[in-house]
Order: sequence, then structure tokens, then C-alpha cells
Amino acid sequence: MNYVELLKQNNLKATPQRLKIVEVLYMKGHLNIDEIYRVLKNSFPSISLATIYKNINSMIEISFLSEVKIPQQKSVYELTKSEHAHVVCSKCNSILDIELDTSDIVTQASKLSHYNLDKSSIVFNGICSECSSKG
Amino acid sequence: MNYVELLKQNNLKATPQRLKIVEVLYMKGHLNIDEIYRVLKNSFPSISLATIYKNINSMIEISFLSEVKIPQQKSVYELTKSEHAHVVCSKCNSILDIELDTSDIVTQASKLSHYNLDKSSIVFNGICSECSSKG
DNA sequence: CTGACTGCAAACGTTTTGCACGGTA
DNA sequence: TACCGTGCAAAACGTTTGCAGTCAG
Repeated sequence: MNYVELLKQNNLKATPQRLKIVEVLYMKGHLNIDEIYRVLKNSFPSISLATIYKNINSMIEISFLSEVKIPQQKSVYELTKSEHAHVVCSKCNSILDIELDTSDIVTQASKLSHYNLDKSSIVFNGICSECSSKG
Repeated sequence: MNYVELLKQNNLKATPQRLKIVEVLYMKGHLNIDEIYRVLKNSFPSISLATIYKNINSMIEISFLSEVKIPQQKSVYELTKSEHAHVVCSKCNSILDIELDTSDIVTQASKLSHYNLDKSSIVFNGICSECSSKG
């Protein structure tokens, strides 16, 4: 997968700052704005928060990134993939992507609501195995 | 169900403003901060947004209200009920509560994640029947 | 070379805080 | 009566905007 080309196809220039955001999200999976800012500062000490916001927003606009809203927490951002659910640890806040077969609940929801559904956003909360074993 | 007593049990006084917020959420189901403010202004023309915020927050703290985070929209607030999913119309923004049997996906999610899950937050997006028929 | 991007500072919108007054219990 | 809650104004946040200089294509 070539990020540079994908950005250019959407009329976004492949600047070092932008590519770093993509790289960081690719490696870490999910980060909130502050976390992205802090990491980018390592590579670009004079980077501005405004640049982070502008880039996040422009890449969301082309559906290259997605915002994930999590109950009682700040939103995090991720590279857009096929639809999937998230599992969040209530202790350490680690976030995991999982691919669920949602056909059953989508059918249920359609019948109950009579809405024509096309998207679902599913977040589970719980304790990860690491935090469980630590007591 | 007696709201006044429930509030008192949690050391919150049953002020007219607070009771109105509860009443409005009971009747309308889901409202965001601005909507609550606008409605409350009818009954209390001099009410302050700060009062709305303080009350929403104090009632969330005692789990009397819940915040519902919806992708690409402002959060809305509702009276806390038993766990349920939400269906949101992407055209008119109407929100519906639905009770799903989530045991299957919770099982899936537990197996895939190895997290000890205790809560799920599910929001579907789609078009409601009214908006569908209107084209 | 040109338009898009960066970084700074200022503006903006939202939420929180401090305080004097008023109302609930 | 003792506090808690209200409403106002100010402060604190988080995010967006405008602009001059810089860089990618």
C-alpha cells in the first residue's frame, strides 16, 4: 500500500508532517489529537497543533482517516479500514480492532427500527487480559 | 418512578430547573446541550447555560443521565435505562432506542479480544422510514 | 513556478469556574 | 438556618482561521 500515491490521488500533498501522522497511526493503531501532537513533536519540534488539526481533518474528509468516538473518552483516530468494532480496556485504555459478524444484530435492528441501515459503530468496554492478570 | 426522591437519594436537590431537564428528556428521549438550553429557556427565561452544564454533569455523575456519543454529531443526553442500542437517521437525525439481543456479538468479541467485557455501545446509522418515503 | 502546506497568532465556540444571591430541605 | 443551586461574568479549553513565508509537484 502506497500512502504517498493515495494522498496525491486526493489532491493532498505528501508532506513529511502528513506522512508522519499516517505512519504513526499505522504503527500505533489509535491515537487522540494530543498523542499525535506529542509524537510528531519528536520529528518536527516546531510543528503546530493547528497543522495536526488541519491534516487530520483533510484526511478525514477524503475518508483516509476515521474518527472513533469512545464513551467517556477523547476521540481517537485511525486509518480507515473495512468496518470493524472496537474493544476498549477501562483500565489501561488500550484499544483493539475486531471484525465481528454483525449480520444478526443488523437484521434485528432493521426489523425493530424500520430504518434502512448502512453503518454501525460498535464499542465494547471491559478489562484486557493484561490488566486482569495484574489484579 | 419518582424523580424527586431519586435525586434526593443522591444528595441532589430537586430544583425546578433540574426537574425540567429530567422531564424534557423523559418526553423527548434524546437532546443535545443546546436543545436542552433552548427548551429550558421557555420555562426559565433567565436560565444560564452554565446551569444546564452543571446539572447535566451532576446527574451524569450519579448515573441518572447518560451521554450518547454519535459519529459525526454532537453528543445527546438521555435518562439512564437498561442497556440498549441507538439508531440514528442520517437525514433528519431522529434517534431511536432499540433493545437488541447482543449475546452473540458479545461472545464473539470476548473470544476475539480476550477482554472481560461488561458494556457495549452500539449506534446504527441509516435512513428512517419517513425520510425514505419522502425520497 | 504555482498552489498547497506550515507555523504562528488571533479568533472562535464550548465548557468550566468563582462568586454573590436566592431557594430547597 | 445551612447548604446547595442559580445566574452572571470571566476564565479555561479545544479547535479553527488568517496570514506570511516555505515547500512539494
